[in-house]
Amino acid sequence: MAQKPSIPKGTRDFSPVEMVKRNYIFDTVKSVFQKYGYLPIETPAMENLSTLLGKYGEEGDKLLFKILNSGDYLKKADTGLLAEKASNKLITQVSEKGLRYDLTVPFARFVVQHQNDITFPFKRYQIQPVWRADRPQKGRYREFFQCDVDVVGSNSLLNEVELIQIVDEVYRLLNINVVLKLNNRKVLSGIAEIIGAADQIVDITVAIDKLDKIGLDKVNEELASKGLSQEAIDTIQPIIMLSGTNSEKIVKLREVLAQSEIGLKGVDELETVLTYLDALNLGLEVELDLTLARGLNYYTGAIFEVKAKDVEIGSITGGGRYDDLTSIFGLKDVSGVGISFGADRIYDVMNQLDLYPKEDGAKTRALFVNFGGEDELYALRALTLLRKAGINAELFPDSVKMKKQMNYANRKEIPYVVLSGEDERQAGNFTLKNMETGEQTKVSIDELIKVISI
RNA sequence: GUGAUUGUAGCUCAGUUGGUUAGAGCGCUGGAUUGUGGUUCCAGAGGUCGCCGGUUCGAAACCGGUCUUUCACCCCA
Repeated sequence: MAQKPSIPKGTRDFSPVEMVKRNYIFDTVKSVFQKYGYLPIETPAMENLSTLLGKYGEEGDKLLFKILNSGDYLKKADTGLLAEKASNKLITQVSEKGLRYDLTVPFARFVVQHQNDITFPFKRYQIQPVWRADRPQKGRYREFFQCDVDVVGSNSLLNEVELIQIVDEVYRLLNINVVLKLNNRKVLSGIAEIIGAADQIVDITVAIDKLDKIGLDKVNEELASKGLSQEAIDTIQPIIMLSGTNSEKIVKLREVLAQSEIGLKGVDELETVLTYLDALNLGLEVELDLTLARGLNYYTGAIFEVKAKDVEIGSITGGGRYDDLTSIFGLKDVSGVGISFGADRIYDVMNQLDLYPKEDGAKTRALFVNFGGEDELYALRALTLLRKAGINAELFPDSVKMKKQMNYANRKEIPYVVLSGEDERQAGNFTLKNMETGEQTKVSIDELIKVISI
């Protein structure tokens, strides 16, 4: 036998059964997005490398899939760099396109490019695959779908609140128990400011995040080893130990950040969003979490992350506010907020918990057995009428043994089989077989439609 | 990028210290049953043991490389 074909690492095929499930997720998400006034757009799978590079930090650049230029792509490459095997420097000479890494940056590019046709605030959603050259592992693929909702051109915190409402509604419809973690980049900046270590905010959040695992002393040790002064560590003790309800946390934060203008601004924003959410009585659990930093370096305000409570899989939704993303492409003062639902992780969670509804409208309701000859046309006419009545039905394409045709119906879990051979054709009726009970009756075309459509 | 791990029939997996012709279950094809599926019984097809190279009289098994799977770190959806 020939060598079996395969697909690239970290990619997957989806069977019909899987696609029905995936479409259920996409349809649910889409319906909620539209309910809140968001409209769809699509952008190309590939973008110019200049659009992509530098937007996701150093790590992100490494994870970009680059596309080789067409034709003799080495022709223009610098021979010196080739000899040195300096891959990083060569890239811009042999590649000018890359696969999109997320949907937010292409969206920012879209907004800038079409700014004259867009009415602000611009609310759009986008459901498309993205690609990352990561090492695959649990819940991590090299090709996966994101479902993004963003609004640009509005500074209002109502947008943050609305996005959280969307999160609440989507996961309620999908029946997944989640907790939404909320933070604000300004608060993190404020913390860094009061201890005079603006560039160490990542080290600090990473250390604080370990509190549960290694305890307070070890956390402080780690902070010291990162070069923080004892004074700085003392200053942020209340933040490391931050606990209690969200409003208690707000009070403490405000005390600690009293000297930081930007920090206080962040606290105000958090408080406003939380107050609105309280008033809305969402079912969603919202938790203020200072350790939530998120790697993408374009966030400037609110940061969100959603985790499933019943499955260990990392975050299934994430996002935040970005004030300057469009200015990178030349359009100033257009702030945006957005979140991204990770369809593939949601799919994994739903599979593990078996949360799919039992009834699905995609399945075939009835199969006509093919008897060949004139009977074929007799069946085809009836089949057409069933379809006109909105019933999913099919006629077996080959006039093969009935055993095989019945087996096909069985495997596809088709609930009704219609026998329309010579006897039925002469009599002008149909034999309807219920595959579950095995019961068989002779019926007219009208009765056929009536029974099957129930 | 670092460290592990996996690959044998369409699928799920056995395969002894390296030894003749590599097995099972499910699935598939045919028959028992020429217009009746799921159950049963009988028969059959299907494998360069991921790929390349090495060690050996002899390799599915040992060694090296490579691709792939899964997982942790990093990072993230």
